[in-house]
Amino acid sequence: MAYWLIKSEPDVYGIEAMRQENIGIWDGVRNYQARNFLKSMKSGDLVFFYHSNTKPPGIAGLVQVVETMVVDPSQFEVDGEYYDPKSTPEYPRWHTVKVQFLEALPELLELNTLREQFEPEELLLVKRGSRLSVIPIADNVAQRLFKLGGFKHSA
DNA sequence: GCCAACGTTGGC
DNA sequence: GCCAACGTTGGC
Repeated sequence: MAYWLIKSEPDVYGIEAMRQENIGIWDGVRNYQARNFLKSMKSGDLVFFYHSNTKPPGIAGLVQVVETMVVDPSQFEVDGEYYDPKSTPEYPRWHTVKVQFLEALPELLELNTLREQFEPEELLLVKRGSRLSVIPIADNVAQRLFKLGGFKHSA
């Protein structure tokens, strides 16, 4: 099993929206590096849910991959924000995953705390200027995050 | 609101 | 294939 971190703006789709939906499709990723990480996710992988572009930013909860290699439907929505004219149903360019809500942290694990605890080499998230929205997390870093955040889940 | 860090686009 | 211009992300 692998660990990941995904970023979302809470004003658009936050951990509470995730809780309400229970299972959500992670659509709208239009960056090839992020997509390639999405494509390599496996069912059962645990994913830290990060709130970006908010004050303060930080890890807000935990979700789990329940379905992989899902064709992102938003690439076919002509009037939608994520329409990709180069995609066809036969040759979709964008695959993603479905994730299930596991838990929301009572207290945000803030980015400035993460900066204190991790080197950029350990956790790409704390590297200045890091814009990647899907990030792999090493096992030992995941364990430390579980502890730091006081997650109920751990593995 | 600023701006650093990148990713993408498009002319050549 | 290069690279300048442009657009976006996202912390501060």
